[in-house]
Amino acid sequence: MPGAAEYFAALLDDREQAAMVADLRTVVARAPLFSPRTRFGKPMSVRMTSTGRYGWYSDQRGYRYERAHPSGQPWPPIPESVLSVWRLLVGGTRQPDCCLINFYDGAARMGLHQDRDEADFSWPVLSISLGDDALFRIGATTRGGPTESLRLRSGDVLLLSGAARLAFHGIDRTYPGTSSLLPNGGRINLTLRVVD
DNA sequence: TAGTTACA
DNA sequence: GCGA
Repeated sequence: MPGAAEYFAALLDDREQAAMVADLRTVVARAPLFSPRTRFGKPMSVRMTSTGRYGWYSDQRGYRYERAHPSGQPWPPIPESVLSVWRLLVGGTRQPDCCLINFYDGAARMGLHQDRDEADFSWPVLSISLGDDALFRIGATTRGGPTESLRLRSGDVLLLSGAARLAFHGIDRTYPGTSSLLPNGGRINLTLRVVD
């Protein structure tokens, strides 16, 4: 794996995945999914919301973290089922400030990008995959370098730390119908980050 | 380009 | 259907 990203295949069993999805349903009821716009006005194909002290956001002013959902309400707390994965792999010294919830329908994808809107890159980024399989691609810390593709499955966890923390990465496609976790299909990705 | 499209 |  490039940049020494750590990949934990099937870290979460079916029961844990189902419990997490149940928690996320409560979250989305309070903080509905939305499609942010990029700086040049194009809406992202991925729908998202957040939990925690901060939520990731984008509009014509660019990328940033916000303290509240677009509705004006504060983001719901990060579910315990999600925090326990962070404690297992990162430790209990510090809690994540943000859990970004990305929902991919069959057509959604995410271009190659870096996670660089946080203050301290020494904290890792933890990513949890739920639902349909996805083709994930990761490269170097500079754009245009070589990349490597990896098929992510439900229950897989990825930890981007060290050199991989600022690696360019994205989702080229999902594989609809490959998981029965979500009754209506699709893929959920959770991204846990320390923001400040 | 946290987006599209082109090319193999 | 991928990868640049």
